Amino acid sequence: MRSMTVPAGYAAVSASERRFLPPAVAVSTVAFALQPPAEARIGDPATGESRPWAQAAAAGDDAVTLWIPLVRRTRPPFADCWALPGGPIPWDETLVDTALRTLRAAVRRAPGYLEQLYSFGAVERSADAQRLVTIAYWALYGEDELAGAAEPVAAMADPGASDDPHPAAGDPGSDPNVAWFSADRLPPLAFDHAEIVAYALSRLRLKTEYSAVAHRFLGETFTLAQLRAVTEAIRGHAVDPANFRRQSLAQGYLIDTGETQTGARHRPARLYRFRLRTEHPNEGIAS
Amino acid sequence: MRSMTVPAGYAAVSASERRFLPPAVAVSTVAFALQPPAEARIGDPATGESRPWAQAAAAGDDAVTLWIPLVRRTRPPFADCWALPGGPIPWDETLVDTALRTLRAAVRRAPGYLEQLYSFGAVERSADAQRLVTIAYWALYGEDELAGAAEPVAAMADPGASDDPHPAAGDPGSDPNVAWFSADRLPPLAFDHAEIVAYALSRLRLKTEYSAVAHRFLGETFTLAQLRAVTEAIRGHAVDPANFRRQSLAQGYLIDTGETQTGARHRPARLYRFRLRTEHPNEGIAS
DNA sequence: GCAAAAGTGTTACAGGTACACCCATGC
DNA sequence: GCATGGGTGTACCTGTAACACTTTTGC
Repeated sequence: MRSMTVPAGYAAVSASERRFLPPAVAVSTVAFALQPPAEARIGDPATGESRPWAQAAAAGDDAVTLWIPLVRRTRPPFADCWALPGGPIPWDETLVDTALRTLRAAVRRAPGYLEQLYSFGAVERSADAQRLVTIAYWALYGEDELAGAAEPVAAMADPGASDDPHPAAGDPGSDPNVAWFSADRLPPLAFDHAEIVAYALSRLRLKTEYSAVAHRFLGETFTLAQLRAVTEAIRGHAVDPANFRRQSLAQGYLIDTGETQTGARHRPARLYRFRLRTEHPNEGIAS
Repeated sequence: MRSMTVPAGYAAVSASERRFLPPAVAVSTVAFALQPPAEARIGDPATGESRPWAQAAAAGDDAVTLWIPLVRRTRPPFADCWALPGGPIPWDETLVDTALRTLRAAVRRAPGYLEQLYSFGAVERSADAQRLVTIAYWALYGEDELAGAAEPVAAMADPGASDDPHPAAGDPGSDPNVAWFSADRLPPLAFDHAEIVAYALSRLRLKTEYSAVAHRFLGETFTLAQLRAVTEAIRGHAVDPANFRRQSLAQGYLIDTGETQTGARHRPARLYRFRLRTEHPNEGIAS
């Protein structure tokens, strides 16, 4: 069992001359999902250890907490510390493509949504090391994105945290350096990634207030009860089913598929599909 | 008269090996004001020429359009092109401090508000040159900020656009390389700064919908008519005075100073002061 | 007095909330 | 039948838009 030491931080880097290098730029992504994928490992926030998740509930659809994938760093600074998926920006790749590539390398799936969050570049982040500017993104994984098999590792770019690439080791599905954590029970994070996660969480909640993002956690078709459960999980309080129905339908973004969901011991619920619409410029995955 | 040539762009840079350097990071700021400062130069969007602004209306308070300060680049790429105030990030300076310093170097005043906007890093920005990532800020100058005398140039950092510093020349108040332009009549801009300005404008309008930023264009005390005029200028449509009064006062952010504004040929208007409140984290000038 | 803008009152409407009630299914 | 959640109807509350009206100044 790997012991979880105090983060080594920048003090471990004996390269004070790095202070005079230009700032390094990296992309980091906070990804949210209602459930880790089937083959994923889950992390223990106390020990920092990760183990495979023997998924018990197969059809259970209890949307309760949010999960976030993290990557364990293998090099200083912050070696052995968990960090957000990300990495440096190659010269021929857009910011959003870097976020996508590094996220896919860690989760081995493409997210259902991706949007720029904020850029962090405080000075204290880099007391002794090279200055690091982090452009943070946030992403969502829906049921559909997590349902299929994981992508092969192949010649994929490394999921290494932030600015410190390392070769991805291990066979698909059991990389001990990638694990999912419950959003409210995270281990100590490298750099200022804890601050980034907190900011992403507040933005996610804010966004569900005036925008329609809850559906992205679900599959292509869903019942209004499922959509409401997701909304309640994010907002943190109960929502009146009757009013939620009317307001959701009045928005015009939900399309009745005509199909219904059977099997439950009550009246079958109608299945809806979300209507594709053009996103705001500089937002969404097509940024 | 300096002729306005087609932007030289990156083609003028014969350094294709720059492609393999790490991305450069710069901060650029879109600053808004209702009026250029008294000693400022105004720019002609057609010729690119700037000339001192003999301010005619002294007490005129007609809030009609928004003004933006720009800096003329003196070096390639985009030499002779106008660009947003900004510059590279020193290793010991936070992002917001870099934005503040470069903005003060150009406007020679501190803004009344400053907030991060978005980070731009598309690949096509840097076809032949070094990759450039721009972290954009937007700022507001109120009456008070622009009222006093300009700060001395001193040992101030250079206002040079984006990633290409150059020594600031000229005496205070007549630097021909800094000029204010009307926000809807801008000259061709360097890099993708036109896109950044457009995004900043849309965010400014959006922000006045659900937030209180209009007051930052004004001095410490103001009448409701002034605040309404600013709101109308930003929103682009008329607002009912009676309803605006009630809604503004109901917010609880306005404090009646007890004083009134005399001199106009109608009933004197009460003067209000804006109530200081804690801003959202990662927003505002104290980011 | 007259014009102009400050400031108040009132009504109508739209959207959200709360909650009573009916409907359709599994057991 | 009965429990359970899907789905509908409706009264109430609140914030906003529209606009008539009064008040107070300068000329």
